[in-house]
Amino acid sequence: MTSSHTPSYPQDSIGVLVGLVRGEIVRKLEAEMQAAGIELRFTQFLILKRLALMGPMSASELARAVELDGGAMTRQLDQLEGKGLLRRLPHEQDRRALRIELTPAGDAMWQQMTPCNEHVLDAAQKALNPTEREQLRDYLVRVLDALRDMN
Amino acid sequence: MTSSHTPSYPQDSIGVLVGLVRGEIVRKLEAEMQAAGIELRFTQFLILKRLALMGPMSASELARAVELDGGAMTRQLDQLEGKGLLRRLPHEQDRRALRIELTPAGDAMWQQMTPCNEHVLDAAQKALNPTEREQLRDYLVRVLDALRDMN
DNA sequence: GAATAATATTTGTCAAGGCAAACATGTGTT
DNA sequence: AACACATGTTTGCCTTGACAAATATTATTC
Repeated sequence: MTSSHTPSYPQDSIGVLVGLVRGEIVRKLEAEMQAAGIELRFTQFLILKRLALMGPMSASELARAVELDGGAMTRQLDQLEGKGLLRRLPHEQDRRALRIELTPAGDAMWQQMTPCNEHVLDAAQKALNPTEREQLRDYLVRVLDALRDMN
Repeated sequence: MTSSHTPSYPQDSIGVLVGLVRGEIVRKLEAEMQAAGIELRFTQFLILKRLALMGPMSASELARAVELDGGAMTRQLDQLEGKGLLRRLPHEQDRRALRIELTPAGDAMWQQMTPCNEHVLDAAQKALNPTEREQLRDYLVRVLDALRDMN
């Protein structure tokens, strides 16, 4: 073959770059968790993180928050409930909905995952100083808003 | 429920932001293509783009370029070959490998897709001036390198 | 130069996610 | 109140992609 590894992105679009960064973050975070003895996929990490940081919410709110299909969310909740990490309770104001909340075991799991999350994010931003980190966040938010405004 | 849409990311990590941007790019590009009468998924777009810009290459080179599993690549090539967009030819130097190349129909398809691609990328960067676009690219490359160096 | 290891492609199997249908409940209109 | 319509959850179906095994060929080692 011509070359050996992945030295690409000399003139890749930001679309490609964003995809590569996203993929690398997912892989590294899953590797960190596995190394810590945590058997969870990236999606499940996102769900637990959301619940830990934002508190109980309905399944559909959770699905929108992590950009997951409603059906897929049902199955993820099945798994996480099966592992004892969260509970499905009836929603007080809406009898259609559920109140998804972390169990103590789920809280403890989040405590274990926190260092993995921070480790990956710190590594990702290692080559950026605080000003640059803030700029990157700002640019990403502006790109996201621009895309969502696209019609 | 509490709020209505997707006004999130006030304090989301760059990991979450990158994921949101990536998802939005995929959705918008697929919508653009569909509106142009092109029945292709994002992955197939990436494969054709790669072949159009970099010329013929082996299936495994292609798989590495678009970060796709080898088995998945085989099936994508089946589909794209079935649509007459590319050909599998024997590789001159390596009898294990294939030489994947676009057909004239594949070239024509790329010509049709180009405006979709540019439209989405322009929209994404609409709120960034040229200097900021260059900075964003630079930051993303540095983040990607930092993640890959992580051990 | 034979044996061993590495790589390219294909196929089978499985998990995950999107879409649509079904059903329950909530919201709004008249 | 009755109606239509929207939303929340679940389930079935299908596609996609990762992983592993099988086979063919190339590269490396002794």
